[in-house]
Parts: sequence; structure tokens; C-alpha cells
Amino acid sequence: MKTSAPKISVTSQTLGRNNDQVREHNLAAILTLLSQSKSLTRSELVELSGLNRSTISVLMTELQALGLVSETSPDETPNKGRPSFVASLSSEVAVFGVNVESSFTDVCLVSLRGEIIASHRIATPELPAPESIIAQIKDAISNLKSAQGDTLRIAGIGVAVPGQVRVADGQVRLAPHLQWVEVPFASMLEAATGMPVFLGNNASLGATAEHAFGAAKGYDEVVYLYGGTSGIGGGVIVRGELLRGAAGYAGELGHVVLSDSSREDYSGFHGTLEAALDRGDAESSPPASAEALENQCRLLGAAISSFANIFNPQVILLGGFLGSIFAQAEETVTSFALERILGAPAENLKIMRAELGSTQIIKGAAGLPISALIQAPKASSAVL
Amino acid sequence: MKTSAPKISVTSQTLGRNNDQVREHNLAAILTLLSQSKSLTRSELVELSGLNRSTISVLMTELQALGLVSETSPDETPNKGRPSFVASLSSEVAVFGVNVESSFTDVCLVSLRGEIIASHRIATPELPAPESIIAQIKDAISNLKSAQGDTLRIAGIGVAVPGQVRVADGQVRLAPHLQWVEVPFASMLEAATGMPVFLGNNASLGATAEHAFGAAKGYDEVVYLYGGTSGIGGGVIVRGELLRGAAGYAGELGHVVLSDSSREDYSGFHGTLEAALDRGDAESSPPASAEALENQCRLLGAAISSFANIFNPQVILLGGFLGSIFAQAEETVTSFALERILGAPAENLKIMRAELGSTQIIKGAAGLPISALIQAPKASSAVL
DNA sequence: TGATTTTGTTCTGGTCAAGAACAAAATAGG
DNA sequence: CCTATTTTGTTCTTGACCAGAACAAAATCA
Repeated sequence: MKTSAPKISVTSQTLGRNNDQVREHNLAAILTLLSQSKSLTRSELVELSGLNRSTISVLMTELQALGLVSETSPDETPNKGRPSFVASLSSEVAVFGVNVESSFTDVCLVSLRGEIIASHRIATPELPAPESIIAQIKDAISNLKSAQGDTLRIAGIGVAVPGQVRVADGQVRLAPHLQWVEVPFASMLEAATGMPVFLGNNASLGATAEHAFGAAKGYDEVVYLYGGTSGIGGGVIVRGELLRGAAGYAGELGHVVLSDSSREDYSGFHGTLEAALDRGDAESSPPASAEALENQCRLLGAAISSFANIFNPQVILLGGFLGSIFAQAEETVTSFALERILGAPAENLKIMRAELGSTQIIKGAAGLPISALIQAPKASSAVL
Repeated sequence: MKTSAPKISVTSQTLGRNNDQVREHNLAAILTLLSQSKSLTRSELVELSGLNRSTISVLMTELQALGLVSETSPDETPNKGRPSFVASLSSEVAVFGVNVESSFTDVCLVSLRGEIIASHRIATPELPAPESIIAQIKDAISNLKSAQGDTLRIAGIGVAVPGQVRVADGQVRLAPHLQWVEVPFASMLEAATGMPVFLGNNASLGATAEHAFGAAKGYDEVVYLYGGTSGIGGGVIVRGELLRGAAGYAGELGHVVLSDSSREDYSGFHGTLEAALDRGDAESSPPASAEALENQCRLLGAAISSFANIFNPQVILLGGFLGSIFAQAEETVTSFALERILGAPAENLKIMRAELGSTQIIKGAAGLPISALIQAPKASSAVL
């Protein structure tokens, strides 16, 4: 816990760049734009990317050759002039999104656009052991895949886990509600399926899903708080990307200290947000009293004010039972929050309920292999 | 405070890139490498940047023509083979760093390498009014500049302010200890001096200085907490860059809610870190009792645990009187903190006292125009 | 002093995006 | 129905950039 020699960090900033990387970047830019909209015409791509028409032409040809983009003629031609091709991400490439919870595991086939094509739920009356659930996921994947056409290619698997995940190698460090300790889940599932596997924390992936598809779409600075059966988690979007921290454990927003109370949360920490807001009161049954609800609003408001002062976000999103509390008493939560937010970060701040339903975590998980494909389209396509 | 249509964000991710930007990026990469070391040989630059030797040759020629880099023959030649040129950032270009506090304002001439060349302190027995302090800063700048050789070129002015600063236009929204409200300081100082002016919050700039030159050098995920006469502020480095948030107000770490206490901080918020840790007790005089010190350690530890869980940083740095508390009772603070940090983010976490002395804020302020110059060497050089 | 090693410089070649010129495909108007 | 206009896709040329090869320069070592 004390100082040692810091390793020199080689960021992309200090690395030189050559033409290959320019092409890769521009391909990724087009794919990113396409993933943000259902479909875009070539002329819209020209405008949005700032690239020349001729360059777009070359890039689109390459992306079609890679099988990542499909172009069609437009259905309607509202403008005069030659109609522009309509491009969208190929429906012949998809990924799997997996959400592991204590009582069930969802496996979904998800398109590059983030649409759920097919899904299957594995019920686990007993807590899932890593080996057995991996075998079941493998079966579900091959069933879902064979139910589709032969032309479907899979770019990878994204898995959401309710626990702390080391992003570098997809190791589950600790997932208390699954009773998993130090499970190398990514490498195990990779070995079983032969596909690239990406792991993430479930609440963090909820944040990326809300950012990509949900209520936080279009914002680059977002705080997401999620209250579920496994406590309170969160995710933060900074400059349009998920806040990961040194090893990927960032975003444990439920464990901020809020009060002097001795009440403990699921990790045994006292006085934290998770300790103060107990799930049972809020979602399943209406709160015991108006006083109890007001107390919850006060605590939620205090947490919101802390996060607003820390992150100066554009949006703070509340999901799960925290969204229920907010929906019941929006004014109360907001006014408690505003009590302790500085004037400047309080401007233009939006506090909203999260939008996506139960599919958000799956979509966030699917976003992991999708992002990997988009960021390195040439390299990733070789893997398919 | 409620939802409106989100504006579409155009990030660099979605923008195409052309050859001009490649050159600009590579020039910036070399300057960044040089700013991280005192000096580097060309062959070291080849290795660190990953660029070809011939490319480095061209780039260095251009940087010398821009007057940003100077090359000398090596003093010693420990290896066989032709000795490599030693390159370093030019000493003919410098910037001004300014730190405005309630009772004085420091103006320093700072080299591109972050060394303070000359400095001048303006005493302000009365609180400084914007117009008068700008006139005094202008005088100090011209005096400091004329004391140097004629060849010295100035790339800009960086100013640290104890308050909330909108980074987009350098507007001081609120600086309570200066009693400034909505002061367009950057444009005022630009008009007075004709030089480009950059503004930042003092604690945030302390964080960037610790990251660039101090105890956090080499780390990319850093939380910095600073306790000074104007309360408790902070700064967070995420992926090697300062966390700014939507408008630049992020990092107000002193205003996180920690307890149910009704004690208020300088902004009138109760139960916050700043409210709980009163400055008077800690720095000027030894704490009244061991009990009082332990209480301070408990509160500081609680804040540290929150930030560790939120950010999963490599380092948490404590500056100002928070550093004094830590130095007095390192074990106590650390053990209180570890009580409520999850296992994974607690690994490899270093809690340290900040390194730089009173010059840190000046160096951080100077870093603003230096970074601007490094990031856009061709454009910025035209301004000089 | 000559061989070896390492580095700086110059020249060539390949890749990339921008822009111009041209072809293609729609609408608008008679 | 035909033609002018508008908008878009394609192709070719041009200029910029980086990589690599060939060569020259400057040190050490035997």
C-alpha cells in the first residue's frame, strides 16, 4: 500500500501515428456514426464525418468488403438530385449478450445495431457454478445461432456479472451474490466457445447501454445509479466513455459513505448509500410511511449532490428501484439534491429515470464486443 | 432541470482524420515525450514514439524551425556508434503562470519544461478587485519579460483561481474567497496583455501539476485532495487527463456528503467533507487532542474510501493541511480508509502526501498554455 | 589505422485523403 | 415526353505523409 516506482505509461498520446492508423480511425468513425443511427445516407456520412465524398466512397467499399455494412437504394426520394445510398450496419454480423444473475442467466443474440434478435433464459434454482453455467451458455449460444441463417457471423460474446471484474483479462474477482471468487470466466468461456469474450460489471454495462441507446443518448458526461437485488451499483460516462479506473473497478457508487449510521451494506460497510437505502422498502411494496419515503429521498438526494459536485455531469440517471423512488417523489428528491449542489454544476443538470427496461444490461454487455469490432474493424473481421 | 432534446455530440471519435492531422499528432507526440523528460536523444524518441528514424528526422527539423525544440551534441558518449543528438524543449519559449489568492497573487515566468524562471508576488492587503489585479498582473508580466533576453517568446498565460471556472471561455462563475461573481477574467486579461489566457480552478491545477511533475508522475488514474485556506478542493486525473465534466466544474471533492452532521462548510452545505474537517485545527496548531486527530483521520479515511470505490485510482494524493494530517497519522488514516474500500480497488492503491510545495498551483496553471502549445504546435506558434 | 556500430540524411515507394472531372440518377418544368 | 437542373457516386490526379533502403557521418574497439 505504499509507494513503489511508477511504471511509465505509454498512452496513445505519446505514440506516433501512420497512414494505416488513419484508415483504421476513419473506418471506425463511420461505424460509430452508423451505430448511433439506425441508418445514414452516404451524403449524411460525408457531412457528419467531415470526410470527402470520394473518401467515403472508398471507405464504404472497404466496409462492404469486410461484410460490416450493407447499402441499399432508398425507399423514397424526397429531394431532387440523384438519391444517396442508405447504409446501415450489416445484419449478417451479430454478437451474444449474456447477463448472469443469481437465479437465472439470460443469453441473447444481439445485432450490431443493438437490437435483440433472439433470447433464451437459463433458470438456475441453485446458485450457478461457473463450470455448469458455462456449459449451459455454450448450448444456448449454439442453439440460438443454428436457429438463424447460415450466413450469420458472430463477432464475440459480452457478459455482465454482478461483481468486480478485472477488465484486462476478464477475471471475476468477487461476485458476492453468485458466491464466485477469482473465477477466470472470460478465458473459460473463450475456451468453451472459441469466441472472443468480454466481461463487465452489470451496473457499469447498464450505464453504457443507457448512453448508447437509452435516456443518456447524446450526452457525454453521465452518472448512472442502479439499485437492484444485488445492492446499488453504478457507472460513469466521462468524455463519452465508461470510467474504468486503474483496473476496471471504478463506478462502485453504492459504496460511497453518506452518513454516520452503523447500518451495513452487503459488503459490510457502514453508513454507505447502499446500507441506507434498503431495497425491500421501495420496489416490492410501497414504503411503510411518507416519512420513510422522505428519508429515502433525502439519502438519494445527498448521493446525487455528491456525484453532481464530483463529476459535473449533464445527466444523472436513476435505474432499478432508485428509479421507482424517483418516479414516486421526483420533486422531493430533486429539492434534496439541489440543497447541496454548487451553483455552477447545478446548471443544466438533468436528473432522470433510466429508460431501458430489463434488457439494458444485456444490451450493455453486447456493446462490449460491438465496440471492439467497431474500434478495430480490419483486425476484428479476421477473427470472425 | 428536466429533460430537453439532447444535442448531438460530435466527439473526435466520430470525425474523420486526414494527413494534416497525422503530422500535427506526431509533432504533439514528440513534444509530449520531451515534456515528460528533461531531454531525450533522437534514438530514444524513435523508440518511445514508434516512428521511423527518418520520420523523426523530418519532425525534429520542423520543430526546430518552429523554435520549439533545441538540439545539442551530447556531452558524453557512453555507447559506441555515432552519438545521437540530445533534444529538449526550447528555452526561448516560456509561459506565465498566475495564482490568484485573497491576500496575494503570484506571477511566475515558467519554461516549457515546467521550471520556474522568475517570479513576482503582488501583495493584496484588501481583496483584489478584477480590474486592479489585472493591471498589476500586466505590469508584473512586462517587468518579468523585459528582465529576460529579447529572444524570449511567450506562448500564453495560465491562471489559477480559487473558485468555479467555466473552461470554455474562462469565466469565473463564483470565487467566494475573492468575492468575485461572474467575472470574465480570461477575456479581460487577454484584452490587457494581448496574450492567450487560460483559466482553471486552483485545486484542479494542483492535480495536473502533481500528475505532470510531482508525486503522481507516471500514473494515469489519480485522485487529488487539497485542503487550503479556501476550503477543500480537488482534482481527478482520468486516463491521464483532468476530469472536467460538462462545463469544467468537476472535481469539487470537498463538497461530498459524508455525515449527518449539521455543521456547514464555506458554501453552506451541511455534513460535507469540508464542513467536517476544519482547517484551523490541523495546520496552524497541533490538534487539540488525540481524540480530535483521530476524528479527523476517521473523516478523511471515509472520504478516501468513497473516492477509491468511485474512481479505482492508482494513487490518492493529499495536499495542504490534509497532507499534514496524513503525515501525522498515516497508519490511522489508512486503516480507516481501508475499512470501507472494496477488495479489488484497494489492491495496488497508494495513498500519499502530495509532493510539490507552494509552487504546485503555479506550475499547474502554467501547464494550461503549455499543453495548448504542445497539442497544436503549428497553430500555436503562429500566435507567438 | 581500419573494422564495427550506431545514428543522421536523402531518396524512393506505397498509402491515404482531397479535389476535379465526369457519369449516373433523380426532380422540375414545359 | 423531353430537357435542364440538382445531387450523388466513381474515377483519376495530386499532394502529404510515413516507412524503408541506401548512403554518409561519427563515435568505439582492436
